[in-house]
Amino acid sequence: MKVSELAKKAQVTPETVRHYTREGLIKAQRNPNNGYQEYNHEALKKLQFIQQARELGFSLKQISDIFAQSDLGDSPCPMVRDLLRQKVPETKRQIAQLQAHLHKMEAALAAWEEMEDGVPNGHSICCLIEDWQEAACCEGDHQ
Amino acid sequence: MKVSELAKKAQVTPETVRHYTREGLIKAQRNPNNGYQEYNHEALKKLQFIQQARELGFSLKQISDIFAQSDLGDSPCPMVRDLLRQKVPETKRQIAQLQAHLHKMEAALAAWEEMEDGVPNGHSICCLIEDWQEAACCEGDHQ
DNA sequence: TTTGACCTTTGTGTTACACATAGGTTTTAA
DNA sequence: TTAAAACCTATGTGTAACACAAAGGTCAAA
Repeated sequence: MKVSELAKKAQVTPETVRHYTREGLIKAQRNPNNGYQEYNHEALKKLQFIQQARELGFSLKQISDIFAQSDLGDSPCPMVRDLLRQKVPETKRQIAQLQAHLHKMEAALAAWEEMEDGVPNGHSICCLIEDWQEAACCEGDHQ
Repeated sequence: MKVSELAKKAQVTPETVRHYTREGLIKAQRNPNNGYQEYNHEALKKLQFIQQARELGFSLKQISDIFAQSDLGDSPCPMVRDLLRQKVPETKRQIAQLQAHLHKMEAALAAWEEMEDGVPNGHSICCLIEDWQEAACCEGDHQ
């Protein structure tokens, strides 16, 4: 398989394939006639693995470490398990934070529905963000 | 105020203050005697605004646009409102995705609790990620 | 006066690619 | 058959939001 062919099969861009190849995550053989990269089925499997792992939030470095471990003949499972154990609470925090922001944004939008736009007046840049947590927003500041 | 003083008041690093200054998000006066940056109260307000906006997921570029609008004498509120309207569904998608990943990770961790670590065998790199969605994990693959 | 804590600018590193450039190769269609 | 389209190569740059290091000037306290 050539770059684009592999890329298409894995639903990524050729650039991504080249990137992973450069980083040593997937391997290729050189076609001596033209210098093109040739990928085999294993490269496709690895590429799919990378996609899965990336979706879970693993970095290329971590994935690379997993491969290295695997190449040494050791099971990467314990390592992945540890990484997941770290990632679970981290993900929970992220979700909580995003939800907090979402609530803030929705509350703000709802409040502003029935309110005119404030005009900046020197000490106010934008009521929508500025006095955010202080509930009162724009009031007494516009016009 | 000098860099570190401002930074401390806004709970950011001096490097962040310098960065925003370089990018033109906050302004400073030069002390002609020593070339130091001097910040005033407005810079602190702006910095706090930036923090709020960043927390909501706005980019520095967007924040910069908000300031520009404000500097023109126009209310940035409509712009911010539009940005928020775009951001709400985006944030919802992010939350949904993170939750999906979280579920996957927790399910995997639970399953692996009672399972030995798989050993890579040529066509299997890591059962924890590889056959992910196929429920059966490692089974028949290890040892 | 010296030392430590501050300040300056400039440049590099981070992450995971995307994109542009310049040029060689292969395929396809006229 | 040939010319264009579509592909490949390598290299370098850009992205976002800083962090950090280097090299050197400044300032306050002991």
